[in-house]
Amino acid sequence: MTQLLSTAPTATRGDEDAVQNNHAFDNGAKGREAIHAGQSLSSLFVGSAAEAVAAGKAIWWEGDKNHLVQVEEGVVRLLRIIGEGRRVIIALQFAGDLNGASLQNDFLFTAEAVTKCKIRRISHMSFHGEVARSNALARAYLSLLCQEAAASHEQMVLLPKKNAEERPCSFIVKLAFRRNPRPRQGPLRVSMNRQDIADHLGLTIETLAHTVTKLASRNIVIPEGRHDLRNVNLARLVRLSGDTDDFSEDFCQRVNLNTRDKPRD
Amino acid sequence: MTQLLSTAPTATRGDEDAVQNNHAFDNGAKGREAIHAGQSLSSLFVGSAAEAVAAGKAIWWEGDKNHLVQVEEGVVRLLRIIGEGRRVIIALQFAGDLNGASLQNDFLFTAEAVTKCKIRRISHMSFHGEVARSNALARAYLSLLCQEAAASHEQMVLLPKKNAEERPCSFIVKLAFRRNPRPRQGPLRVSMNRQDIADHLGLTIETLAHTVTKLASRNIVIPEGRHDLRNVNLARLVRLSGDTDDFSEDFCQRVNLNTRDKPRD
DNA sequence: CGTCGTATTGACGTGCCTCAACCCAGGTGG
DNA sequence: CCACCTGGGTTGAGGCACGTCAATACGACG
Repeated sequence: MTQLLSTAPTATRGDEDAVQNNHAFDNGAKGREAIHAGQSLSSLFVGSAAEAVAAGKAIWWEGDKNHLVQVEEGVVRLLRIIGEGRRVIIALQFAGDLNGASLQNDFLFTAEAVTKCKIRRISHMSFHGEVARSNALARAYLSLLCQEAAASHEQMVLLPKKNAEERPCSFIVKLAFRRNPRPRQGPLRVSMNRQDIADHLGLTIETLAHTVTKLASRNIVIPEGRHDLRNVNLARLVRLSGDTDDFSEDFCQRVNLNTRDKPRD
Repeated sequence: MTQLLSTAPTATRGDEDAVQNNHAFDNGAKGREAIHAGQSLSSLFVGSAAEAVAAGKAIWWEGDKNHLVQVEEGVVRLLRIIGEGRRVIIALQFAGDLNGASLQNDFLFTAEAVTKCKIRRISHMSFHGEVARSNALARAYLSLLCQEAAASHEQMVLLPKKNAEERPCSFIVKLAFRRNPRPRQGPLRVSMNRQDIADHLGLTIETLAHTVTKLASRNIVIPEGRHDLRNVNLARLVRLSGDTDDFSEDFCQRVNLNTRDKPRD
């Protein structure tokens, strides 16, 4: 993750979720490679018709026959529901992301539009046909699968080991890095509602609200309406996000020296 | 997961962890396909020398240059350590499993031998060379990646949504199904220590011990020494494991009717 | 401007973690 | 062969972080 802080194309922020980016924002700007993978696989979708999906509508259901979908505009949530109303948001996807790639037969989770979306679909068969025919695509495909795996692993660290403060901080940081590999303090759009975020972070909406309020009272974020943050203090968020091993060296040293006392703001 | 209960090769239990099985026991007996994938990829490793690894020793470290490893004997844990001594066991692997497949450059996690192990390594390059040359291998490889993804997703459901009772139950069930697609009440070897299990389930060892004690007092499992369970009552464990949507129909109905009250033994 | 669904706030309860004492198995040396 | 030692495991008491519940506020629509 260190490369996130290195020099990089300072893409000025485009409109909401219109920037080209790759899989499940968990991967944020995981390097040029990732973006390249997304772009080259994108070419497979140009032939198929764009499809508009209203906010809240399902794109596919768990158990449906597998095909591939690329998100062209909007935000999509991938989720599983287990008995008794428990819901888990496996991943959130943005423009440029594609899914269905890591599945063989049926979908193991449902995909729903968080916002109004534009998507394109291609069949499992034609996808694999094309990929088999091109080395470049095969590499891109592999790269995509690897990113998904990495994202899953990060989530597996977040869920059991981060507390109710660290999780929202991680979330905001990833959201910020996703659209810009070198973000600064600045406004940030949060398209999904609290329930979606909570279900992704393994918290309740109330706990989430409590944390956000506390962050706001320390001027680390300034909420504005339900879907925007003004003046996100990323440096402090990063420190509060619990990824102590992931960042600049001096920071790591500081953290590792006073073990068990994570630095407060 | 329904197919787990259907007719299947009733592989009589071989010796500890010697049965052929595929990736990260999370996938248990995920179907013939899976096992086939593991077996055909295994052929790539026959050329390389078997390597003995003592219990507790690392097989590779997070950040090492990527290569592939197949576990031939023993149990391996894949883990990440984040600051301040927090440890997460991403997955546990058994004989036949292989790893490194979902990585492009460096390892994102460490692998350590839980028990005395025998492993074989091959280079990233030679692996991908072989896979590129054979359609069968490419399919097997893809299948493997998909299984890993599915396992990750399951873990992402377990961690935030299952409680301190359901998690150990899920764990024992998976352990039982891993070696035998149609297990009955019977003895079960648990090679790893409590800390490993706890770190995999996102619990503390104390909480884990409390749960196991409670299960024992209800005769659902009967611990025998530190590494064995006698007379595992799988039917009840399944019911307690919180995967309410995964099993036989009448059971599902029973569960869904009285919402919120999961059936007690 | 009124209505409804979403979000916030705060009081309260509880499930898991923390901490500390104890137990037990396995290894080692007398 | 037994006493001791050591490290992993268990048990139980107590605290706290997060969940639950309920009341209120907000913001997006008509």
